[in-house]
Amino acid sequence: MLRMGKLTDYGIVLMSYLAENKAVHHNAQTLADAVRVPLPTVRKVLKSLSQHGLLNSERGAHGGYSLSRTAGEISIAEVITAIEGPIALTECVSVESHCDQEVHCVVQTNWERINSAVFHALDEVKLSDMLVQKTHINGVSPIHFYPSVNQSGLV
Amino acid sequence: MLRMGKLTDYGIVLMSYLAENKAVHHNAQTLADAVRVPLPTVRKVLKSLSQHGLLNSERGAHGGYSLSRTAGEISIAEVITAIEGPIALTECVSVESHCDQEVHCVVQTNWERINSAVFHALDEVKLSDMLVQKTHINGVSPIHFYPSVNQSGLV
DNA sequence: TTAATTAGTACTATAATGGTCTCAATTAGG
DNA sequence: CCTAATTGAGACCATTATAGTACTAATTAA
Repeated sequence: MLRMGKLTDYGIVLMSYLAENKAVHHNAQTLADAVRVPLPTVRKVLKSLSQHGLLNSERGAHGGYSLSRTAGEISIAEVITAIEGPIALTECVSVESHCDQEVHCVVQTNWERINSAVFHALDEVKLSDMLVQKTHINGVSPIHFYPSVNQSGLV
Repeated sequence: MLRMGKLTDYGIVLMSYLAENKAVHHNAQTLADAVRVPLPTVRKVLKSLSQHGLLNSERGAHGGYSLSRTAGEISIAEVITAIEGPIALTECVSVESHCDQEVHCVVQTNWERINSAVFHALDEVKLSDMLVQKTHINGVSPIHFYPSVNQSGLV
């Protein structure tokens, strides 16, 4: 199966959480509690997300994070790219390919086709799509629905 | 980036090769030479492919492999599934999910949406699409165009 | 019966990932 | 101006997953 890292999963869960509570700033500690992932790990993910412009961050006391755009303007492809790097299924298509046989490889051009298909599929799914149908069940508050927190990532 | 294993890459290259030379049987040794991947590794890949019905295999002397269907009837999604297992980006969507918070997780339903988008994208690309524009360059025989053989798989 | 070939299984080394830690930079507030 | 709170950056290690290999059994043609 196609693998996606755990960190990327955390990233999407975090982004989803921020999309729901977009009013205020959230610091790393708060987010870690909400999402039930260890603080240092959450920090790492948040760092990637803000470095790639998906989150606004404010340092210092009372600092924290917030979405840089609306949930409808952020695609899953962007989140994945922020954490895992450019979407490419094989090394030979990526920017830093060092495949020996690159010059001879004609399959390469067709790989790009596959990658672009996958990218577009992921780019059409927006963060806002991850929030629909989020209802309270049996009176349990929504915070209990986070995170998805997978054992191992797959694609 | 989304990771795909090297073996899966080999698999697609092998399938492409067989699609081009569909007339005869090819044994593992021949394929290993053509694709320039170590024999034991090629064996492993071929085994997966035939186990999942993408290849017909014949044992014994003069045995070998051939495509079970035409190149237009085999999708990239099938090849990936044969080698990596069912296409799923996260564990929680896969069959054997053991995520503790599965019951509470609402994001899950939306993950399925993402996975299905990716799956359909990959399912629309057929093996035959990997063969187009395969031309001899400077008189070099086509065998030199194999394989793509990536250093490390990505998605 | 022998040689050729695939099927199955198990093992090992390497690489990638997840997760953690420490220190520097920034900012609000007293 | 000093302190506390908070993000930014980078290094580090342990665990895991993958790739790759090897060995044995099963099958078939000659």
